[in-house]
Amino acid sequence: MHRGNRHGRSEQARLAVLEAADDLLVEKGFAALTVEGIAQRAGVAKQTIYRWWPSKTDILLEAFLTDAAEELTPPDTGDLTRDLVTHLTAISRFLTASDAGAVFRALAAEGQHNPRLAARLRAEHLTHQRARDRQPLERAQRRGELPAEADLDTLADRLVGPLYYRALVTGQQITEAFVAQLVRATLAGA
Amino acid sequence: MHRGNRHGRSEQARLAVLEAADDLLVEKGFAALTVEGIAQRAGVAKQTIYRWWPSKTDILLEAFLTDAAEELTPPDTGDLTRDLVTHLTAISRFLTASDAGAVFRALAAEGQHNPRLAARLRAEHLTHQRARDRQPLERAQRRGELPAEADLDTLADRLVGPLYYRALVTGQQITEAFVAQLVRATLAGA
Amino acid sequence: MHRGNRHGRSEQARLAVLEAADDLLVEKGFAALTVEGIAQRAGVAKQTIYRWWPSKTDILLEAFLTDAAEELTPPDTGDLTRDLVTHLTAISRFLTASDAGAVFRALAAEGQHNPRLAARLRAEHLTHQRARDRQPLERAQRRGELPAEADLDTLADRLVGPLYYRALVTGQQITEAFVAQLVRATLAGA
Amino acid sequence: MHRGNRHGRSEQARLAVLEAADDLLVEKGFAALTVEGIAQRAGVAKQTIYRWWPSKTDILLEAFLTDAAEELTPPDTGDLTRDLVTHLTAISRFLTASDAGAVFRALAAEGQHNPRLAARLRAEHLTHQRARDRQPLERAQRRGELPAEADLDTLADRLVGPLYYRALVTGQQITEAFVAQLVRATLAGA
DNA sequence: CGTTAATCGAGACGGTACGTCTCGTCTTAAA
DNA sequence: TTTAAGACGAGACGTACCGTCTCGATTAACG
Repeated sequence: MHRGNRHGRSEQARLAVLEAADDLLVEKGFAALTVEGIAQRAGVAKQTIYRWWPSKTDILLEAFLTDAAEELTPPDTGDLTRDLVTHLTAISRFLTASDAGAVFRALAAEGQHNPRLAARLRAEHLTHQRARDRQPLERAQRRGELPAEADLDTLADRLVGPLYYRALVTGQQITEAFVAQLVRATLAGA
Repeated sequence: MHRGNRHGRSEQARLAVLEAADDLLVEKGFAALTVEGIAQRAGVAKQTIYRWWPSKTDILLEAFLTDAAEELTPPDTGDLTRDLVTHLTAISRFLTASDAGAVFRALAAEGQHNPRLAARLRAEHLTHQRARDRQPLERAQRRGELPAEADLDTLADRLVGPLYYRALVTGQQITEAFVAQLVRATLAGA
Repeated sequence: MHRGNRHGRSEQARLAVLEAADDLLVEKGFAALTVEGIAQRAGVAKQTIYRWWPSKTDILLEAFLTDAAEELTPPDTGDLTRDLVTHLTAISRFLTASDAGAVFRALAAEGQHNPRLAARLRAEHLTHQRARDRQPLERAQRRGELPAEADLDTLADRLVGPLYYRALVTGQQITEAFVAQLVRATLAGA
Repeated sequence: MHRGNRHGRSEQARLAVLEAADDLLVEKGFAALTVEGIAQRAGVAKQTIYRWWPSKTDILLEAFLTDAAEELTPPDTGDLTRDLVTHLTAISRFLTASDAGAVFRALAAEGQHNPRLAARLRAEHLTHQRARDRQPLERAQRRGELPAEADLDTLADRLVGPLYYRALVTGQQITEAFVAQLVRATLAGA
């Protein structure tokens, strides 16, 4: 087990910090998330945090990327509609009902005030997530279910955009019926 | 004109605070927006601010509602597609390129951490805006251009959701082509 | 009673700080005297301390000057030898056995590292104390007990210097016999 | 030349530390004298310092004892007055104008807060220095210039005490005239 | 002549206190 | 009664050093 020394940072401290940040965000909310609080909860010195992370949002981002790296991968049953409904439902649950989603919302919110964070969130998460969101569409296009000239990027945005809008902006519930209608109508207009 | 005296609050002070908050947000960003800074810029005592507003986000919300109350009303040319393209383009410009949009993004971001603010933003702005967003669809439905059984709420979310998603989450540009395709395909799938 | 407001600082807070600093120095020693500790003991915010005192030594100096302003005034019995013995004995007790003397020793020590503090200690205490130390000599000179041409400054230094030397440097005890011999021999060599 | 190995400490590192401590004290003052700074300046690891010295004042004390061991030995011309004037002048220069004196003042100051350091300073320096201060007096006593019953300890304190008092406490200049008068009057009152 | 044990430079660690910043509360005198 | 002014208690900020620790490299007496 590593401890702090010349050969690198303490993995133990790193994980304790990430977990503490995650827990505190979920328990107390973003406003109560302080570097001092994270340090205390993680049993770590403040300086250790500042040595490795520029700010508390960078901690959150790393925690989010570590935890949520493999989530939200769409299924592949061969049935485009079913795969999309399943995937969009998973995205909705993630955004509105999961701890990781709470961290994501906090990061997206801070990204409005912090372009550097927004850029990292895009480069290290959203790009990959958008690629995953396209997967069912690409497979359908290859199967001939979608026309070859369909603009999959736009299509993907039309599918997930309304979910993020409801989850992050209006706060409306995302019902099964809404998702079903969204998928059906969007594919009808592809 | 009222000044600080026994006859009630100073309208002059109120406007100075709202304008100072607005200006500081646009100039320095949300992180640099402090009650002390607003008070100093407005030439007003901190206590005057605390007497009338519970927090700095309430100032911003009031400033936003005062300034932007009448913006983003869709046109009525009788041509649904044209009206929607015009309206969605206006929303995009508002979100990505206007001072009022910057305030809105800040409020939406803080709303992620602050349910009370989120509720006020929804009750005092988003509800009205969503009603405005539905207007072209309602008129078209009345004209018979949209089926009587069309779910206009869902339709509106499918139109504006992708715009908010790009503006607030992914940061992708919202091009004329994107808006045109969004309107065309969404109406096709209605 | 004053509290913090536009019309001046809080006398209550000022006195609490001075007393806390004094007490902590005597109880825990200079090394354990921290601004944070003073603030906590005094029930005062750190910022209130930094608003009014540049450093913890300035607090100590003010506490010392407030407390010890009237101490160490030599008696006037008309008997030079007796007055000097009494006065030098009082100085010795002050330096080695009093709380105020502990504060003085701490200030004198810090003055070695801090010229600004040393200058203030000289200007606001030592100058006055040296004047008091000369009083018995001046009276004796007026009475004709000391030659008119005697250099009283040098004489005073020769009387008190050995006391400070023993108290601050060598740590040797200052006995009654030492004081008596010091006074007798010094007057003999005047 | 020794280096770090099982058979003993590195003399090279020891000297580098002592010199770095000395230099930093003179250059930056006691407040800026940190173990980290000494380690960096000496090109030595912090642990190497903590392995051999309990604190930074112990480093200073060792540096002082190493450098200044043989200074301040009074001359022996056979003329008591001349020897004393020469010796007291050397002490004054040491205290007020030499690098070693700066280190001594720092150690004496810290000794006010640190009894263990004060004890070591007395045992390892002041005792020896006081013995040297007595030498001219002892020789004079043997020569019959001073009465056999003269208390040489008190006499020595009456000679050097005023110098330390001026140098460490009041900051007054120690002039040739002051030294001359001090020696003449003290011997007159012996 | 390789083994081995102590020291070395390096630097991460858990801590404490620093001096600064902003919060939201309060008290006052003037208008 | 409200205002501008500004001191107050509170507490987080990010930094500097503290003294401890672990590491791999170095070195010289011992086996």
